[in-house]
Amino acid sequence: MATRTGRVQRRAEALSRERIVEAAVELLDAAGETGLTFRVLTERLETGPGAIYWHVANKSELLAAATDAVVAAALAGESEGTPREEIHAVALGLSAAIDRHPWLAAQLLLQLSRSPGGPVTPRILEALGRPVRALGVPEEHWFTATSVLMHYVLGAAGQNAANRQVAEPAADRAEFLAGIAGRWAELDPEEYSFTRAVAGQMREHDDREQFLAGIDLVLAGVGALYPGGRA
Amino acid sequence: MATRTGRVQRRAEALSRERIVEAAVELLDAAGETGLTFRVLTERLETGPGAIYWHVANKSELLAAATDAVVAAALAGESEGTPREEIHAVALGLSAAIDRHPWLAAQLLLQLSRSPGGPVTPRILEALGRPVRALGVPEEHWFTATSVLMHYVLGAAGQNAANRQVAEPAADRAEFLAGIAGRWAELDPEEYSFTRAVAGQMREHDDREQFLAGIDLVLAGVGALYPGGRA
DNA sequence: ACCTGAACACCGTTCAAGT
DNA sequence: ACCTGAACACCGTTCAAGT
Repeated sequence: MATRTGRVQRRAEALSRERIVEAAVELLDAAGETGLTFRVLTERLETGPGAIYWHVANKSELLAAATDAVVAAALAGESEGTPREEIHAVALGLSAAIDRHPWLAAQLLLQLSRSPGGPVTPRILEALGRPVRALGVPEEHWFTATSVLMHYVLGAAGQNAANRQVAEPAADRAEFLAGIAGRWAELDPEEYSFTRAVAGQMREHDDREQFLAGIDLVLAGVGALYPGGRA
Repeated sequence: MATRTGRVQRRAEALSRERIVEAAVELLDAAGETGLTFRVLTERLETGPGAIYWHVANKSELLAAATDAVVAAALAGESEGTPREEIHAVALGLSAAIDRHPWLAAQLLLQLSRSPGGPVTPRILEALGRPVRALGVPEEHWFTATSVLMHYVLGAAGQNAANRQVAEPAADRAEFLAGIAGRWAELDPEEYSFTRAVAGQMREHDDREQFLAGIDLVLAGVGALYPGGRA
């Protein structure tokens, strides 16, 4: 929206990787993934493409850096409480970041499933894994439990954000979800009996409540498999 | 590899949406996402771009169609057994498809989190949801349980495929995983105590076993929350 | 109804040249 | 060491024109 606001940049300031990543995040926020272009970035930072390439290897590295910066900020807060509360807090924090930066979900999923060696996987693993460890899960199962949480949290948060994205106002959102539910209800009754049955819940469900219910389902599994824990 | 094999196409055959999607899948398989180009597609099908645009709205629709075609094929088999066995079978089927078509994971995650109205979501929802229903879960929790399974299965399968992709031979793969584990082991001991502890499991873990363990964790949660069921 | 293919607007990236 | 900016190779998409 406020695309032109603050266009008068601190142009005297030296170019740096930090400033470039910051500008990239702003462009992504304002216009989505297609909005980040070296031409636009070049205008915004009042330089030429060569200057940007001096600080950043290529566009994919720039996207990775933008993703990492936003995730790091989202996970920065110290949280306290029971392990379950902490996991909820991390999940809601990531979900909120995805809401604020609609391009984030796709980048996050792509990065996790394409370059698992990057810095973003350990960040999220650590944030969710600490409370999992505090739950009393035996060490050999830490990875499994945390992986399930991580994939669910990112997948579900991304989907919720996408639903919210298509139609900003709550009224349109209801209409949008009703549209999907309606299409599902028209599927072949035999081939899609489950999806049809679930279409109603799709329309009425409360995002936040559903989201946390999924987490609690995983935690219930943890509690059932490792009853010695403090879940 | 066999990029040039079978280049002599049935050129007399009429162009159709089906043939275009088929060719797109072949190009994606051979050269990844960057390998699918309207120029290359045009050569392969011996036409001009206009001809393709007559059958397909744009590239994003073409990618969606290719994704849906591959997923439909992967889920085609009728499966029988206990609900748990069925869920394992669907998950392994999707995982195998992602292995055969390395571009699939990213497309799937993008499509689920960007255009939830598409045909691919109901397909996967149905395949996983039917056995969930058979588990005896109360209807109001079908959606939650199936969502958790879906996001985990796609996320984990995508990550496994990515790990396998980087280094085809098993020996290189071990090296690759050891590389990630090694980098994790070098992270700050305080800030990343969990990730460091888990780095070892990362190196040694068996993909398939870990993958199914995650599913069983979710099913344990289902069994714990809805003890009346037949899990 | 279906296809041709030149043309358009745009993209990421490079690199010789400057300071 | 850091930046300039023209140039390169390539991309998705359009559209008047053909059959």
